[in-house]
Amino acid sequence: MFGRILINSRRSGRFVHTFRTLKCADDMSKRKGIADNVNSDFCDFLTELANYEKNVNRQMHKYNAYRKAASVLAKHPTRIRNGTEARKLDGIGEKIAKKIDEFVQTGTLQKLEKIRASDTNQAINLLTRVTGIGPAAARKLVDEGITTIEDLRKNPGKLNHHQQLGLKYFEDFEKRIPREEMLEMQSLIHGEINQLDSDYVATICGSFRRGAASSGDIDILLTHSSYSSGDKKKPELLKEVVRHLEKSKFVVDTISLGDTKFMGVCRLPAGKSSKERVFRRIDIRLLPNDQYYCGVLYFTGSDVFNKKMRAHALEQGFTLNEYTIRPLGSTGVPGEALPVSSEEDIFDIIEMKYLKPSQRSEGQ
DNA sequence: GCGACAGCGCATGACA
DNA sequence: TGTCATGCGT
DNA sequence: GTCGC
Repeated sequence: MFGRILINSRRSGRFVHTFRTLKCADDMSKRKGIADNVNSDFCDFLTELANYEKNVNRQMHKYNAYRKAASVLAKHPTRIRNGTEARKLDGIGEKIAKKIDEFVQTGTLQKLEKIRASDTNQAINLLTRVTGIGPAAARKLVDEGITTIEDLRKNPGKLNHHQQLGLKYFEDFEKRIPREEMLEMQSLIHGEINQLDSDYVATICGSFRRGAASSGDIDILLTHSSYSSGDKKKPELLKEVVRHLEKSKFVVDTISLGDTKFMGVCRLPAGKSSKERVFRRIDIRLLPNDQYYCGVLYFTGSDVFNKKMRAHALEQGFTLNEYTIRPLGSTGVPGEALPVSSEEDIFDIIEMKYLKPSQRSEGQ
């Protein structure tokens, strides 16, 4: 869930279309008109630097720092004129301020031009867009002379199962899912699961639940009335659902499957014009029923909202995470998890006014 | 100047 | 065979 | 790379 709001790039190389998506689709409804980003050229080069740090240098913290800077600029209502002005924003320090000055004066960055000039960097950035291929695998492949998607297709033996599926669905996985289609999948999923066993509860979270016009994938939280956190593992609860969705031809491939988390591929049946639908990434997580609503809250986001809510919880003397909400003793040691049977319960406990998912896009 | 920047499930491979 | 570290995505 | 201690 993290990193889907500010800059909606779940995977590195995706930022180009990622940034647009963020503004147009996910957050169009937001009062802060991100739709008219007057600093988009700065955001673009910062995002490019972010991906470079992540994919080529494996410097995740620099990647996040650059993304934070891009995000704060994207939200800034007025045009930034120089580094000094930028320097005032949270997340922009001396180095980035200097880069903004250089960009304003020359229209580009020397550092960026050099990065772009390297074929190795280009190749690593490309391969990294295949899900399952991270910075390490991308570098290894490039070292072996594999630098294009075509090369990957010629050498499937060099890829593990996850990566092979990433390659198989490379184009489809970069496509956004229109809300209309999310709703179709929601009906199908609820129908199938209810038919299997009506004691299951399933919620599609992520930006979809907040009302987004489009989504990057389908993220389902699942629980069952018979399954609580005190119980021992129930490895069949999740597998049963996955098998059922496979039998109904909705789930078509499995990236990974354990006792509590499924990652895979799905596709709706062919549409009206008998035209084939796009393959989509789908995740299903099984949670104990007593931890379900903390999970739903957490995976609904947004990230910014979650941070603010956790901070508020702390002020009220509670610690909130994706599993539980617990009171903090005078020593600061968390106590037992409090009983929760709805999202509202959690808001109540920390004396926070309830916010519908659609109101959680930026916190408060 | 220096550490934090989240923590975790699953796949895979190194190693005992 | 079991345990641990790493990569990856989240 | 930035922030906060």
